[in-house]
Amino acid sequence: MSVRVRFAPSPTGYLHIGGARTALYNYIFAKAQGGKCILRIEDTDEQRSTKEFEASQIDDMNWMGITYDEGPINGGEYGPYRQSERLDIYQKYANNLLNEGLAFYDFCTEEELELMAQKTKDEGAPPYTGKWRDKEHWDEARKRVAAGEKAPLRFLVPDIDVEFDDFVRGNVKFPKGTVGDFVIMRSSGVPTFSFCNVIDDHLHGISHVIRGEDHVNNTLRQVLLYQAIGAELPKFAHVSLLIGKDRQKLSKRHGATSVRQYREEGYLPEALANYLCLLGWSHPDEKDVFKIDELASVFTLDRFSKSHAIYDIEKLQWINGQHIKQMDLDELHKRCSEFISHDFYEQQSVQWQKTFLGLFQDKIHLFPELNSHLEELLKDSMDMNDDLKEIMSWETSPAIKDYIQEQLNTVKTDYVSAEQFSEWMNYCKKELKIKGKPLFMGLRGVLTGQNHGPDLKVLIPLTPVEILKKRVASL
RNA sequence: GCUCCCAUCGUCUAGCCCGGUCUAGGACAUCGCCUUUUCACGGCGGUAACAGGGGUUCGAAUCCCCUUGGGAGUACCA
Repeated sequence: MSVRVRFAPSPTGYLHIGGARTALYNYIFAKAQGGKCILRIEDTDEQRSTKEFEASQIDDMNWMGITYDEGPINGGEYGPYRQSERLDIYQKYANNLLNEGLAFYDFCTEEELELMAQKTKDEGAPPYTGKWRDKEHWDEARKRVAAGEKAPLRFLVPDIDVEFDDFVRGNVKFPKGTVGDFVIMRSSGVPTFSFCNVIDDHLHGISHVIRGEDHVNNTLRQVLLYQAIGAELPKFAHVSLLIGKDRQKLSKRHGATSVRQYREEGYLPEALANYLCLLGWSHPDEKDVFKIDELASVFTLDRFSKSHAIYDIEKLQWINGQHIKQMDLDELHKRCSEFISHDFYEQQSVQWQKTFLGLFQDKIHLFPELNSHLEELLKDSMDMNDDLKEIMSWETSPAIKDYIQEQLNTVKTDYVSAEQFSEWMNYCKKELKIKGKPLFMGLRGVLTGQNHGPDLKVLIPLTPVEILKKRVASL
């Protein structure tokens, strides 16, 4: 059987990192198995679904490098791929179930339903005990519907134990009576998630359902539904959930939870994908920096962890830094520019920009950090902090300062060349007889006001001469 | 409440299915040292875990049971 998997988001918000993670797993699994990955939009929640969220979720997935073979935009032979466009299909299946006596219209009032729910809680009674599940009331119910009354259609849950095999959880069993007759068609005529999800997975030929653990209880219902429509069960893999530092459900207060936010903060898509993939799945060679497309040959469903993973971004930042470090300069130059918010940078030559980037490439974890390094580079005044005071108190430092200031005034170009700067250093060494720490630290102090920082021989030729002059003058 | 699931360093995890090779391995974070006369990178090293209790066994992180703790679901949301 060929592998077909799907990612089925609800367009009710931005793409969540949890959703992105399951999408990622589906995508990689399809790649690894030479199968197809399908995108299906589950927009049956009329109130909350919007086209804007649909578009933004697809956009964010593409950004992360998750592509699909069939979907609402690029089509496919199993379309349509938007549930709101498949309503007649669900209706047909619902009618079949109704006619086969596997579903019934329910006219219970809200009060009655509430009472049942209460009873379930208190006494452990079966969840739905309304009279409408009994055959003798079916004719009456159908007549009322025919007469125009609205009622939800419930699936008549058979009184049997249910079990299914799961790639991460093994054999999962539910005793009979765990779920009550659940709604498959709302009184508005719109089907519910449990129902269309099953029909679509069946019709779309889905072979493996990889989704979050929060769906195991739905799977119980869905197994019953598969049996009712006479469809073969797909294979299941219920992946553990992501939780926050406080071991609570991941929410806004744990920081950024949407892919969009990471994207805007300058995280690399390959780094986010890399990190998300590692939360609950492990590389057989224990590698932790990789590109998801490299995973095709090693990705298997038996390497999922059963327990929850706490989402903690420290490692994400490290991984992001690793991916930056691995980039070649041209790519880095191209990709980071949108996160640099200084006109000065844009006004420089490509050569300058690349030198600057090369200097900081292995120091940063995130592109926006480049901005603070730029600011540091452009600072034209120096604070007399303790470090600088100490440097200036050395007897060698005033000589360096005087010499540098004098040299600076002779420079006619915008920048000191690397050669020129080397000459200055040599002069200090040979003529001023300064060497070692007093030389390097002295120069750094005089020129930058700092006692630490990147390689002076690269840094100084990157700094505009005007700024160097102002700094030295302010001493 | 009920149903289902989970439990290895602070965090992500390897090992568990097929008990001995585990004085429990890796990574992030943290600490120290080396390197770079600075910082960062890098290298080396340290601190740090099998939730608890019972079994089974010559032997258990690995198998079984209980307890405790955590999570999910329990909608005319998905």
